Amino acid sequence: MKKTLINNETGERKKASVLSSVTIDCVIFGFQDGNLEVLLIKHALGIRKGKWGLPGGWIKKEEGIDEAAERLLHELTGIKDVFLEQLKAFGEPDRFPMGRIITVGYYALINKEKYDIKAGYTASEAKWFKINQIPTLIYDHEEILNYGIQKLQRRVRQAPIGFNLLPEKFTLLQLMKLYEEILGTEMDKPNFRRKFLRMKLLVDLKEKEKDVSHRAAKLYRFDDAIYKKLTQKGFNFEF
Amino acid sequence: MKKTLINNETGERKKASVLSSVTIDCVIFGFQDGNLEVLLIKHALGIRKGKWGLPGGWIKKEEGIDEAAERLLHELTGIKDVFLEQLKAFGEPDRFPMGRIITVGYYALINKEKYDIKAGYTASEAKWFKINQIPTLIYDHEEILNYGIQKLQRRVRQAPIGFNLLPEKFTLLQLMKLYEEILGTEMDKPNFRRKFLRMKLLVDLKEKEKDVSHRAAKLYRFDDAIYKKLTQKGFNFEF
DNA sequence: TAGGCTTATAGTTTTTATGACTACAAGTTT
DNA sequence: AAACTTGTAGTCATAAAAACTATAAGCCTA
Repeated sequence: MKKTLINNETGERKKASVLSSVTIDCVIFGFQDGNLEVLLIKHALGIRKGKWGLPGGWIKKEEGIDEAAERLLHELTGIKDVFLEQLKAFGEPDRFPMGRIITVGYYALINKEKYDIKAGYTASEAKWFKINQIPTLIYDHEEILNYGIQKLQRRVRQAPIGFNLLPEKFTLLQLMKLYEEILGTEMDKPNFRRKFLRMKLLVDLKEKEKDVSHRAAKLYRFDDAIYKKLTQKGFNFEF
Repeated sequence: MKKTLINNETGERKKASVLSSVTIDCVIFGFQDGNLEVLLIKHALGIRKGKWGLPGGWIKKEEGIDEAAERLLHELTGIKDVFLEQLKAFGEPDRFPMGRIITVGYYALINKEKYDIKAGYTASEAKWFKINQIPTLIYDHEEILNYGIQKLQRRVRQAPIGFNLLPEKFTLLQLMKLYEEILGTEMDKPNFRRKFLRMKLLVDLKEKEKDVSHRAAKLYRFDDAIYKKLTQKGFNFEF
């Protein structure tokens, strides 16, 4: 009976090769036109058929959990080599109606310009949702998503991870809009630029925006090498 | 063969009643005489016999993971009703030499004055270790412990959780020493007091220290109700 | 092509927090 | 009574933050 359940959930995957009581679920953030978005999947198979939920799946016996999260992300969406970090484990006894399953939540930040999301084999549809237009989700996925948003809000002020959501080249206004959206605040343009530039984290690309119907802004790039050098010297992001 | 292993690890516990591939491990912090300490357990049974490790154990099928952590903490040390929060899940495939086990790390903050630690039935000895005098630990427990210390350092600046490590009544100097020890910094007394008092989080108990060989300092108490009221109004701890 | 519109960017001013330091108060110990 | 230890108040210089003003650069439209 349990065998059937698992087959329903995983599609063709062989039961013996995965851990039976732990799964992984992933909150994938994107940013477009000033909106923070999350990628959700409509499941094609099993009991969850037709319902929206976070992309996720089972952990193989021989892989670590971070590794499993990377693999699943790739299998379900085609996304690879992105910022991916664990949230925490979720394990209420009734979180999953058909058995005692603990899930480990992850969150990813992706640059939407770079990736064209495709639905994987267990997902019939993958779609971006604005953070304030999330449909009802299966199981405790809303809780995981909300925790993910909070974690992102905290994390974005401790370390310059927000750049993972932006294109390679961006303007200071884009960066500010990103922070405004994530933190839910309004900021002052001149003050924001001074504050950010003072940290010397950005590389001035000596280039300007193109095809905009107003004065073109300078383009910048985030430099991870600079950030690492600064952190070694006792640098503090603390945005 | 696996059955034997689990029996070794859990002592008398019946295999059927617990999840087979997930455990819980707990980093228990205390503070005494200006030193941050961690409670470790020397295991009395099984393969781990005689080795120091974090207190931990198995999750029952019918309990949530937070609940399991609370129960285990109580069973192994007698501690109850304390600050307890999840760290994250640790799941490298080789972290546990005798099988594929994922563990969920927790950390607790306890007021040592209030609790007299006693070793539980699977632990032959429970002992406090200063944070810089930790012995070699079993499995990946050193990684979990280090993650716990980092988490504590981050968390203590976002929310006033440090009080859980202090007695009910404390002086500003004790509080400062606590922060100095956790964050590994030196601070200026007058500046620290101004900064902390300005937040209006502390209740002046109109009492003074007793039996000290110098001028007695005022005693304060942390008030959780005040904190909650302030956070509702958009208060920011940000120590 | 001029004037208006939008956004970029520079600068100013006021307020507030921080860090370093001085001074003195209140007790204990010798 | 003097020396010593720790507590607490206050000062001053500096730096950062917040609020605001001004101007520059480009597009759009009439």
